[in-house]
Amino acid sequence: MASKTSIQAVKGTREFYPEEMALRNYLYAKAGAAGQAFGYQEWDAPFLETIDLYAAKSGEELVKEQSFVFNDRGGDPITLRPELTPSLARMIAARQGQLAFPLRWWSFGPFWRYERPQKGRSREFFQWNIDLLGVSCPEADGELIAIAATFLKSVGLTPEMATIFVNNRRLMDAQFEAIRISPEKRLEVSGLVDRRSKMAPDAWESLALEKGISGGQLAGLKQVLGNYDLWRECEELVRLFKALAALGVSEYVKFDPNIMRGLLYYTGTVFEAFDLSGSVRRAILGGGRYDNLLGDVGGDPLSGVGFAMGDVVIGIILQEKGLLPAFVPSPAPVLVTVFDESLWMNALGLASELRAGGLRVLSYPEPAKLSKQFKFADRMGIQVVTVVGPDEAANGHVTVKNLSNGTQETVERAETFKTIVKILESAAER
RNA sequence: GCGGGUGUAGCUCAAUGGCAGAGCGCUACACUGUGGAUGUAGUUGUUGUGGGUUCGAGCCCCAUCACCCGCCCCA
Repeated sequence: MASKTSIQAVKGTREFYPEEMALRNYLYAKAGAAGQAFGYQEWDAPFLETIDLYAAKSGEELVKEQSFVFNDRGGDPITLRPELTPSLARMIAARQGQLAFPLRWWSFGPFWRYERPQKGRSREFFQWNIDLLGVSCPEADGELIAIAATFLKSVGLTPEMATIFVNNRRLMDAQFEAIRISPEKRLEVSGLVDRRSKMAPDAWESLALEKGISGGQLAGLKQVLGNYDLWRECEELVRLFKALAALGVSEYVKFDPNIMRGLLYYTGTVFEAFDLSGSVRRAILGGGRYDNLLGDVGGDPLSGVGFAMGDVVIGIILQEKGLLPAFVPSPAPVLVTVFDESLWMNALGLASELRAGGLRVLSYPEPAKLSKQFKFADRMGIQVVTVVGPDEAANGHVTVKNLSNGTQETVERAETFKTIVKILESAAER
């Protein structure tokens, strides 16, 4: 479509009109609440970093292909952060001796990745990151999964709608070894496992054979990937599921040997949440346990567990399921109308009196026909409208109308505040 | 980087190569001191952009841009 302006928004960015902003703030609030319920502290890192920070640790593609890099005016290369973990590692290493471990930190902010925008993926997105650092037991993994489940529940997603699938890298390594897949081949096999759910079974099997997996190994692999009781052979997972039961979130969590996760740094528990009932096939959130967080930034070994959730996928899912609260643009519950030019200052004064009492009050910015002002109030989701016309002004009165039921009363000006509060309270009760 | 699809009114979408339309919205009025309902009237276009074919192009062809869907990767 021809746009009115010739300047378009940058590809892959989203514009946040008040409705979208309300959704973003809603996700921020729910993510924050889930972490805070478990005693996590909010933190953040710079949005601009040097490319060197990522060169060491992150996946190759993420740095070389998917980062926004540019030179600043001094000629130094700057990267818009594509992920948070390297910044976390640097900040921890810098104060490793002073921080009180275990550390529980959460963050919610913007990230940039230069990739093709599509459903659930944009180039500029917001991501919730949450980590527990300095302990390495499976019960700690359980805490993070419980936080994820708490969040899913708090936004109205039931276990039927959203499930957290869990696996363990060490368990899978042992299984791969048992079917004689060499250590050098395991990365490739992990990728193969990742793709299995996206492919037709036949196509996947021929791809596996192409990649040099023997027929016997393929049979063994299929057996492993189909064994949903495999977790019983892994002490870490047995303990994890015991902890999840104690934390009361078992219904949200399932073992699945097909969950691998591409990132190299995961060493133990890995997990991903999916909505199996909707149209989005992407993970809502994903995370796991990593060792040696600080290895590349020069700190002492530190183990941690954490996960990340982007705002795009969860936003689509909540929208599709009608789980978003009514994000009506209601900037204030009260509108003070301006009857005509001679009563304009009267209206400004009334609005000011009501604000002094603590009400959020919008006053119509200029005199206009009352029907226009009422229509505006209706469209803005305003609950109460006041009118001071010549009659009210002459008697020191104010007419207060309740837009939700259409009733109105005329009261002494001094009683206006109380009358409005009563209407708002009775509306809140329902 | 690769493959597929779509661009028509503010929005959602119609229109055999032959006068560019509907619904919703918006504005006005009914209702000169009152929104949401209803009725009446009115309003809305460089058919993404640039070329080509044709007597004639929204429709066919080429290019280009934007967006969408998938692959890769991943939140």
